[in-house]
Amino acid sequence: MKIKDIAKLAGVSPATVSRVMNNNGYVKADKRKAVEAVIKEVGYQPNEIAKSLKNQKSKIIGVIVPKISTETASRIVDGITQVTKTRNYQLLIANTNQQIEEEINSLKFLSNKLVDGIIMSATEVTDQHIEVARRLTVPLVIIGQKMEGFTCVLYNNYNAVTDLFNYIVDSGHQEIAFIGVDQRDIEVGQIRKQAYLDGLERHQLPYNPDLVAIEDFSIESGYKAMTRILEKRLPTAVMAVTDHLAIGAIQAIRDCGYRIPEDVSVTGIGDIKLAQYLSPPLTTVHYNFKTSGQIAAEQLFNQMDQEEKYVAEDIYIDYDLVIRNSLKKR
Amino acid sequence: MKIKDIAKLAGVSPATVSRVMNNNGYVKADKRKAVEAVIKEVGYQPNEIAKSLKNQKSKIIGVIVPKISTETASRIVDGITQVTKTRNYQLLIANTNQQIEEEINSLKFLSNKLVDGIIMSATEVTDQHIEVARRLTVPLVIIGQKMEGFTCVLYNNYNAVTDLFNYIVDSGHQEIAFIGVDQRDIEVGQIRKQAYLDGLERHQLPYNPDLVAIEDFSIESGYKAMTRILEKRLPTAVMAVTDHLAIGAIQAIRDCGYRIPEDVSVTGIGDIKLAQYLSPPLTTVHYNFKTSGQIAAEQLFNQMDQEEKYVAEDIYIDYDLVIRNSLKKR
DNA sequence: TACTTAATTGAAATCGATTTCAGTTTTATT
DNA sequence: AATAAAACTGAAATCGATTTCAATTAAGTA
Repeated sequence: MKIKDIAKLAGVSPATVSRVMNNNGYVKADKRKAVEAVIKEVGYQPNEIAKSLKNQKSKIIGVIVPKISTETASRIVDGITQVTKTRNYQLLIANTNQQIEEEINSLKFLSNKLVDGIIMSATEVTDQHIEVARRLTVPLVIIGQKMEGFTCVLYNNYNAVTDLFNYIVDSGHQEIAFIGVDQRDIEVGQIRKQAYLDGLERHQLPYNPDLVAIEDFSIESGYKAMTRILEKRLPTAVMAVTDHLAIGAIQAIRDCGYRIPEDVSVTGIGDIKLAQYLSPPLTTVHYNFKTSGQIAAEQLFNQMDQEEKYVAEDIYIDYDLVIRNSLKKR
Repeated sequence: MKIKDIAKLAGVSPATVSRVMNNNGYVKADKRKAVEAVIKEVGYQPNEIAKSLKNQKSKIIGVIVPKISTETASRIVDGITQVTKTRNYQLLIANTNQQIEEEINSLKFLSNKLVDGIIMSATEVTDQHIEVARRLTVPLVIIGQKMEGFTCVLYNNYNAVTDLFNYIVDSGHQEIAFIGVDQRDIEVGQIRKQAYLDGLERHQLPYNPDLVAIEDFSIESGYKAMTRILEKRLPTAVMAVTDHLAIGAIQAIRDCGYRIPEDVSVTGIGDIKLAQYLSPPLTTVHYNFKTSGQIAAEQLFNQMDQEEKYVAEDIYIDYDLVIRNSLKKR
């Protein structure tokens, strides 16, 4: 069923049917009624592809995430849908599996008028990213990383880690281990570590490389990293750069026969849903990922609505220190 | 940049450019080279919408999920991408927030040639679902629920719960509580409960309504349900219909001053990622959601490839009993 | 060499909607 | 009643690709 068929059945032209469907332009009451009757009767739904082509917009937002099956990503997407739904926009999701290659490809592909805007939750920003992004003909908003010239929704990693570090020190800890990730991830790998290093200095604590381990994002990585640290030295507190790493670390510490938090305190970052249900409940930093998705979507719509060039800005998402029992005062 | 512009720059017709792009039809080597040079130089990427309209396929698969920010859903989507990626298909995700209304709307909307096929992870199947589904002009595969006339990827809930129940009884438990969900969810609400009831009968255990509580899917619901049960009676084991419910139940049991598994054993179903990192680690049933996504996608492509009507079939996904320490032998 | 077949090319139709434009009918105003 | 303004309508152009079709050229064969 196409618009032509409806037109024929209702005894009008396709133009009139279009006017009825979109409720614009003049249509006499009786014709409108006739058209509406036919539409209802045959259950006509217009071809969205044809509409998109003619209207030069698809009403689809492209979303690029490193891995959808991750609490962070799925919550961000949740937040995005919350906003897009109010505008009747659909979401095209590109799962890149953390591969830079895929990320670039998705950016390129989505830009070809398939989507009206793009939100990318990035783990790494390379020169190639920036180059492709600049060529984009649709607005782009970045979540989680800074990218010059684009609106970015960011987590205030430096302050969060600093607050957490201060809290750990204030709780009486001096030997604080750090489990981080690769430096290519600026926000999580670099900034969070820098805040740790600056924290040490501020409190005049010595930097001990034996207490620092860098790994991937998985729980298993946390386990490995912690094991490596324990082979060298037993810290009184461990600051892991994500909750998953913290969970892995806890496991490793227990497997070595130590108790948490009596022997070693552990903290994470992110506040995954289950953080409070672990035993002991995890001390961590709460980020509202859903909110960041919402804000990114709002920013994107702002840019799409704007005719002239939009001024990029960095938006920082609030965080909360969540004090639970995985950290013990000494 | 459109195909016409490329044609002009390369000194050929749009038809020739199209032939080069899609590598079909005859094109002389020199013209091909010329066209390829221009394409590369200007970084031409064809308008996907226009292609879709002309080709009568969008190379997009629609995915309808109750809530993307759920481990189950996001893993399913992960599995789907795994398969769609090999075919260069994109994913359009409709997040319905568990609202039937939204589910129906999404089905209707997606069908209008916007997508080439649909995968729906349903929680409930109403008559309205079936009616809309029958009118669809694109193939549809269902995950998690049975729907007459459509290919369904199912979890063998009855057998899984039966195995688990047997294991609990074999471990010496007689007072087994049950935390379930609404019966409108046939697979989780109805079948899992029926397996519990049949289990009682098979082992000649009395049915005690005080030991059964029905709630929503959240952790909090598990807490509420367990609290209600504990007000009446103290079971030796609790069978929760999802891991999240189990986690809530564990919390409630602890808050009443009982130990797990010494005083009360608890089991879940689903085997979420963190199940093994809880303390005690959760005894549960492992479902491979990612695999179900993959299989659903493969089935969908099969149908899309097929010219004639495809014969619907039910496919059951394997499960594994995962024995951990949240259940204690008596 | 004559003739068949294969290779090459671009003009124009097509996909299914929207919108402009020009023509026609109503309605409002003086 | 005359005229201006508003309401209504459909034919045709358009969005940006693909593909058919017919025309032309090159290659192969007897």
